[in-house]
Amino acid sequence: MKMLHHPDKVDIQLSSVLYALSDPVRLYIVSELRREGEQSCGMIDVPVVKSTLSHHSRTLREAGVIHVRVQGTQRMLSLRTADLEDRFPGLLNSVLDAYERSGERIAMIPAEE
Amino acid sequence: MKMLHHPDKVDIQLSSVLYALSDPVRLYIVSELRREGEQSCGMIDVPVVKSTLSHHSRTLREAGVIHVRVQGTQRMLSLRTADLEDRFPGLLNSVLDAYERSGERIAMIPAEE
DNA sequence: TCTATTGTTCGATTATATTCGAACTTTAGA
DNA sequence: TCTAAAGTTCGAATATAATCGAACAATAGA
Repeated sequence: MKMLHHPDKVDIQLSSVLYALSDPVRLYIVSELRREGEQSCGMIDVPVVKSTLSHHSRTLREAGVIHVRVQGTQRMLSLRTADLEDRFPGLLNSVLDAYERSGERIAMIPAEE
Repeated sequence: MKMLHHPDKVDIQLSSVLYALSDPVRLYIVSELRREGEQSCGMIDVPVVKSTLSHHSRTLREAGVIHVRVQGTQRMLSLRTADLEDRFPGLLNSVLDAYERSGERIAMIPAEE
């Protein structure tokens, strides 16, 4: 089974986290994870094909924003809430609160998959 | 005199702000502006040449993070603290607090200018 | 008016990102 | 053992960004 790399908490870089959160699709994914808790890739409704979603998931994981757990054929994604709160107190919540209040949304043009 | 465009407060996009803040050089500039208040480009000591600094300044301005005021031959940069606080409460401070506490720094290799 | 200062713009180069579709891998379950 | 489901990886196309140096513009001050 493939080993998924997650950075140690102390190695999480602020600029990488901000970069990971600066994409509308990834911001949406992260906000869904906060609202709904752990989700598989397939449960997240984004207007991109599977391979693109996989890429975004990897970007978030490598930046230290999410944790990915393998369960059968699924990958369960969850926010690294505690690690992020510990390293950058208040950051994630202020970003996601801002996101939800701002009404900024991804263009939900369905991907013809 | 050149007209500098600043987005209206309500048009400031979260993803653009996060993107603007995701570059180490720009993060440094912004943290200096919070520490020292309004600064001209020349007062900000970053390891890039003038034209590159000008580019970063423009990125921050167009994202709505900073305001640029023309004073003689200088451009005075300042944070749009109130606008950002109004639109994304807590965000800027949590980012900059995180930056200062994390010890993340730009590589200060002096630009051979 | 001339010159130095301060910064912008432009063009080129190099590096990264985003996205898709196709092929592949892994696992669950019939 | 086969097949379907769920993702990943790869290759290619396109787009965006970061950086520099050179040329330019605007202003202050001698």
